[in-house]
Amino acid sequence: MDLIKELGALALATRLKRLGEKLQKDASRIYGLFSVEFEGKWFALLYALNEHSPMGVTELADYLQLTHPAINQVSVEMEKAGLLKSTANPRDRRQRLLQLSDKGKNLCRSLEPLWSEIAAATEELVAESGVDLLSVLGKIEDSLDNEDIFTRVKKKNRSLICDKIGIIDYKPGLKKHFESLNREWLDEYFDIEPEDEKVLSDPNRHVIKPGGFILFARFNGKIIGTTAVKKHEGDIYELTKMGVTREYRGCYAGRKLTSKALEKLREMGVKKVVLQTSKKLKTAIKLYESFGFKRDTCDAPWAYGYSRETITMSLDL
Amino acid sequence: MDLIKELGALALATRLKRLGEKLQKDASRIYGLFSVEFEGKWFALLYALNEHSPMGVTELADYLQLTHPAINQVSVEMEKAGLLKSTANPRDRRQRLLQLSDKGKNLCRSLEPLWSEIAAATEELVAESGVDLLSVLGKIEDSLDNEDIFTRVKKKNRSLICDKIGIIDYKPGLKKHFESLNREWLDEYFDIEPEDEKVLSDPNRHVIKPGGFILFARFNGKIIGTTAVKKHEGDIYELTKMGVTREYRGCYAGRKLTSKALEKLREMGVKKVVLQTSKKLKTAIKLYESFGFKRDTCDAPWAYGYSRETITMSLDL
DNA sequence: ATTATATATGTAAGTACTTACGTAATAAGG
DNA sequence: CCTTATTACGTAAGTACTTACATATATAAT
Repeated sequence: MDLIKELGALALATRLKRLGEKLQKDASRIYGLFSVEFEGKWFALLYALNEHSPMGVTELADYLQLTHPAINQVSVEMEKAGLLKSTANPRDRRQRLLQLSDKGKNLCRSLEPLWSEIAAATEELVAESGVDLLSVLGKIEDSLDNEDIFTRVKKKNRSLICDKIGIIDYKPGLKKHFESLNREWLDEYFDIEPEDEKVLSDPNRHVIKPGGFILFARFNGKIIGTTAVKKHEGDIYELTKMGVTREYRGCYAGRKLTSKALEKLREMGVKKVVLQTSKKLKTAIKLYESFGFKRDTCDAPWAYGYSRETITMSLDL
Repeated sequence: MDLIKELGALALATRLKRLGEKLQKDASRIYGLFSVEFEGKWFALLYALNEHSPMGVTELADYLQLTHPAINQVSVEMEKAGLLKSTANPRDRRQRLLQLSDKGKNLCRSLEPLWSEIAAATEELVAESGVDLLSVLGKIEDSLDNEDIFTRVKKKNRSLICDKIGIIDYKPGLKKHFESLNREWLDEYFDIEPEDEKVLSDPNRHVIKPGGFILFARFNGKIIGTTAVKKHEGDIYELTKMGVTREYRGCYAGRKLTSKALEKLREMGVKKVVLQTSKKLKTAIKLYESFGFKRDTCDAPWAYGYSRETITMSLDL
């Protein structure tokens, strides 16, 4: 009769939401039963401010695991209802400090017995299932924090995804992908420096024309990763600007890109590849090491002097 | 750190919703990972139509436990996306029969492996908690169907609520309450007949002026119930038109109203009360019996000939 | 002291639904 | 057969949030 129940684990999400909504609706009906003028969505904010006040909007958003616009909207409503008042923080005039008004405190006091009743009835309900749902929920939340469903599914299918990743050459139409893929990891770990900006804004001029090349990883028609090989003076070839978009990291796209780049270099008769990376990029370093790259002990005169701390590696082909 | 977690049973609803939303978001990301153009909210409809087709909008709404506007909106979207087509039912031209298009069926086929993966990963996640969450959820849903939180809290506090219910006399301003309270149960169990309409539209003329009275039950300033006593020819007094609004049923408001009515009749020196009710109204009959009312075996010439089947009762004061 | 960057907040619009209400077609009752 | 429900569906607006974006202030870096 009820498809969502029949679907089991596949529709767990819908079922959890549905149950949660039912419980919230019941709570609202209980407020109505006792003629307390109170909306369910005010609960978290009222409770939080009753415990700990004053608090800023963002601070509350963090505490209540909501977005700051949510807090902003609810706080405006509650202020209109006379339940709280906000004052600018004199030490930081950006901040709006929220605290309960007397009316808000009184409301809290009249709600407390209802909250006890709701909590007690909920505990009773849960107890009927014979399982400590709260702790089960806690465990699931922790497991999910540790590794969410997306990551689990990706991990299980990484080889399958990898098999379907194709490596293609640079075309002018792909310039924007070269730029955005690299900006993604640069923004994540470093500041973008003029040298980065130069290469990203005109890869044809700064990579391909001097005798290098650029590769892209494509999956299901989507460009998901890239890498470049730059030619320096003295026939030095540098592996650089490798990036894989976040959602596809861990699917061996970087490995496939590097492998193809090295293959191309071998075909070109190149005998040695160098690269510059950073200690921060641990997965990258591991990847390079797996291809046989070793950290340079001697000087690397080809290396660009980025502000970010770098290490250089090289591999004899 | 996280207030919602700290609050335990009181914030169970929020937590369940939050977890459900997280799982749904992950599912969407997985569709994106495999470049399937599919929105999470389409899932239920697509799945249902793949299993069983064609189906009407309302039929699907029942099956998926959603409202029919939800199905309507999603179906319009999915039709735009070419995933389903709708045809008017030739036997009932109100009905729009939905079925998957070839594109929809193909999409289903390409989604099936993803659904397996999602289900497997979810099962794995749940298994880590060491508890069969699905069956726990089922039990909780059943418990809730049996008696929801609202009813539990109301039951626990019925005496407390009852103590605060006051009985007040008719005032012209309360006419609309007399009408709506009675319409509530009449609509629920019967058709409203001309006799009902007459009394409800002008209680002053048809109840009070002939020598009867009307009482109201008030809780926290809200009118939650009513009853009337009509005087018939030959000093016959009839208890009638008793109704308590749904949310407050089970809090002894009817008992209090009846008790007060009988008390007033005794004060008036009345020796016998009669009433007319229906087999359908089991709680009402029980209530009357608890006051000593007995089913009439002989004729009740005062009784109005409602179309609905009635039984008459009487009590010697 | 400037300039750049980050932070705290506000605002608009979107999302996945819901409730409330309106309309056309069918079924039921007289 | 005609009137009156009832049913199936559609539409509009509301809800409890979210994301995306704008703005003012504060802090850090030069």
